[in-house]
Amino acid sequence: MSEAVSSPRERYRGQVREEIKARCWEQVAATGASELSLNAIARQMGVSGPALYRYFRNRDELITELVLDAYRDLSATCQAAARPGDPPAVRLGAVAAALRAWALAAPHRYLLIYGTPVPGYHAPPEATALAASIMTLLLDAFTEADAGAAPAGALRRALTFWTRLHGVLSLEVAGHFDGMEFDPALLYAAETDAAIG
Amino acid sequence: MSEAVSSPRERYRGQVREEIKARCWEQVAATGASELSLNAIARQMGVSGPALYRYFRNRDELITELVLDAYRDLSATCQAAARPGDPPAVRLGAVAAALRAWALAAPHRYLLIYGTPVPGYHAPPEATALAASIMTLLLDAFTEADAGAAPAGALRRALTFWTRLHGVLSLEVAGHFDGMEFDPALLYAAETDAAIG
DNA sequence: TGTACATCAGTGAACGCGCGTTCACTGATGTAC
DNA sequence: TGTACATCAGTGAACGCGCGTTCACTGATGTAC
Repeated sequence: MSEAVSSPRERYRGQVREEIKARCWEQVAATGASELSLNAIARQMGVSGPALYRYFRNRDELITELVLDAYRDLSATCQAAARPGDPPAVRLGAVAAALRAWALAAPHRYLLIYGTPVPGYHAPPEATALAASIMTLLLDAFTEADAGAAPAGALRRALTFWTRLHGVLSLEVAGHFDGMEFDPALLYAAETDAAIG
Repeated sequence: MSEAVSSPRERYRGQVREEIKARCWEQVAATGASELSLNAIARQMGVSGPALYRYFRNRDELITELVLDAYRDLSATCQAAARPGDPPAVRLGAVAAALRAWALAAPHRYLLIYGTPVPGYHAPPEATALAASIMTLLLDAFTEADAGAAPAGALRRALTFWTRLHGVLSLEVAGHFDGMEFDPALLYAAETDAAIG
């Protein structure tokens, strides 16, 4: 703790770490997380493979970092959408819209979190905590909306909100609506409204 | 067409093909489809790697076969659940229950179809047709239930039915409810009832 | 029923490939006096 | 301001590994006469 908060070297390290992660997201976007290859990333950065080991202990740690970044970003996005002054229904609508935008902006990022688990990989506790923080956000809104009702009701409604949005989003993002003649945005909006009640 | 429907050799081929696929399902259950390795399958069968090429042109064809089998099985399961004599609401309830049982019996089989797409793999037309046949099953039930209403309404309700069930199932199967204190079966049942309306 | 022949399942060696990871190194960057 | 030293980012060679796939083969199974 006696050293500077951010020496030049540390700043440099931070930048390189960020660039590595940025390249990873490109690769994840192209092929999904289970195909993530350190050597491919290094190649793309014009650097030798072993160089990456200066910045991440191994492949698992890199993936963990990506997962955490995704959770942090999603959590922050949702928190920002739910503005404290707004009534609960408005907040929930805003969160739903923000969630969809976030998912469509980077489908594989969404799938990295909520899709098929990466084989052999287990999310760290912080990821679970971040997921819980989003759930709490929903729970608070429904609790406020249902003032007086049973708390179990708010939990049920928050869960339902989540599963319904995810149901539409995950199928859309995975391409299961392709070729079907309807607009997923409308279905999503309808489900959002229904879940808010 | 002048040869026997099933010569001894053909019967044998069929059996081996089935055994290969059975082993594949074991591996898929253990690690997911993107990790499927021909050599590992061969090893597990006590046979050399190249031997499998007698039965499948390559890895892609094997995966296609697995995907098709999964679709066929799910489609047949749903058709069987929806007994023609029953009123539409009963048929839909039965389909929902059958779907959940089918998914939980082999989570990775469900995810192979409805989860994150396998990178670089594209489902064949027959798979799409089978998926459509399940959709038709739902559509028919809702059309019958909504006799007189707008047909667009039935489509909307069928889609909603599907996305809501998938929302609960996919999160459950991927382990996203782990550690949360509630029973996914109850949530699923509630969503089924709500979607049948 | 026996023999000659064709089919074809499975083998083992080999191919090129890319992977994650380690290691001893070199050269540039930053630090202390 | 200049020098001596420590830190550390990045290199290139090497490791062992498993993968999908091809190929020429051998030996068993089935077919035709």
